[in-house]
Amino acid sequence: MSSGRKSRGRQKIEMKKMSNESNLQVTFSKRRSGLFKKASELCTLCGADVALVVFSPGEKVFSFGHPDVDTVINRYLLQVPPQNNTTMQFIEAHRSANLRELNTQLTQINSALDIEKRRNEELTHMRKNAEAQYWWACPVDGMNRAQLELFKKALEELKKLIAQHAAQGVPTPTLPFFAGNGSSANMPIHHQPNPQQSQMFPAQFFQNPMLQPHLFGFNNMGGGGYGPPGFY
Amino acid sequence: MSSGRKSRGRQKIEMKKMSNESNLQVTFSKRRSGLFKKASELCTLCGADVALVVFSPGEKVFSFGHPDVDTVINRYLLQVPPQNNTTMQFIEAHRSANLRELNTQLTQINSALDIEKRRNEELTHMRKNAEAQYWWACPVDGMNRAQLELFKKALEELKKLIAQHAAQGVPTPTLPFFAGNGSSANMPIHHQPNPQQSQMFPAQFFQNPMLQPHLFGFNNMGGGGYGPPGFY
DNA sequence: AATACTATCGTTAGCGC
DNA sequence: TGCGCTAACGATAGTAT
Repeated sequence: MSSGRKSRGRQKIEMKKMSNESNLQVTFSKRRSGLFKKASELCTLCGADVALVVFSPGEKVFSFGHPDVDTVINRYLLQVPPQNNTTMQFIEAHRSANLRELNTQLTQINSALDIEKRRNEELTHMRKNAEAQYWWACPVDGMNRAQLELFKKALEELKKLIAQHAAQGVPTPTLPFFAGNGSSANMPIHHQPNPQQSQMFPAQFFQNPMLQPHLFGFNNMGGGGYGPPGFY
Repeated sequence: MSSGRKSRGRQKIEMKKMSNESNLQVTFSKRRSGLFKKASELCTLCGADVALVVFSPGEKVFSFGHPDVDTVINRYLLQVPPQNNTTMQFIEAHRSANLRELNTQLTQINSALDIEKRRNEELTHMRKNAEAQYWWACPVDGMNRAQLELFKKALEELKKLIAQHAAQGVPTPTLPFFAGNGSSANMPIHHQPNPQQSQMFPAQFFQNPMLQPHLFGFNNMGGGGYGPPGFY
């Protein structure tokens, strides 16, 4: 009951990065939770599968997924891009997250690493050797300026080609959605009926907002289950 | 111009899976676009990084990401500060066999493996190249019969060429840079000596070749790192 | 399926604690 | 950080095109 109004209420804000740091933090919190809520509502209302990962400006991670983040991400990775081998393996590991499996893989990978390292040493050694032995074969000043220029251009050309090739990892997608991004629609693959949709989720949501920066890829609150606050 | 109200406006809806299929489709569309908008706003307002993947009930995929989906997903999956002492961590992992720990180790080792593999490829490539180009520079008594034969032919070839050049009164040889291939699209890196061709030696032989191992330290080719999408 | 309209509902900016 | 408040703002269910 003080004199003036308590607040001017919500005011419109410009759509650009907020300058005030502390304000930004608050807004981030609110909007993040709103975003997660909307995501979960989309799941329950429409039976959609969703994965949502957010990195705060402070590099904390927040995630939401239905049925769970990893499942959805896997589905996405399987049908969207040609992925890196090791990454795929890692993702596989994630999917089948199981202690024994992981341990086995760890062992295998570690020995592979060892072998690679040894081979690397060998190669490095050989290279050094070769350099030492054939230093005379490449007089430094051998090339004239024009030749050096040519060679440089050639290398740049090569680089471009490689870069192009690498950039082609994004094949069909691209209905530009909002600035700087793409959205993609792809053909259906076999449908795996979702297990329980948690009707309880929305209710729990408010009591247990997904505010816990989670540490890892397992789990997460998909399908209604998520770790207790302050789990870590 | 009709008689009654045009609409009762928005009404509250129950938070459960919508029964009416066509209604569900419409709602999915609207809410999805709203969700994506919110996500993008979170990015622009707060500078957050976001990955959002949605599978429609019809199994279509829609995604949004800032900077892009793969980057964020990878960060999510590999969310570990890259450490170096993999062996130590491996031992540590074994000692405290624990799912989370192991997964962390897996992640780190996987990235390490990746890096090692790439370096390996590089080195192997360099080695092959060096060998291919400078096999003739090996000590003669280290060659087998075939190599000696080749070497002999090579020397004869060289002699001829030198004689030619001398006859032409060319003091400083100025052969076309990528002589022997004719195509400048073929990088010297890919050059492989072919005894069947008249060009016995790499063109660079006359041009003071830059030893391949040095190529990689040559110049600053555009600087910026590139990589296949979602590589690290 | 996408677009337009609009009454209503839900979200949130700005404050204070 | 999070929580409560309020009023303004934005999203959207229902409807029609």
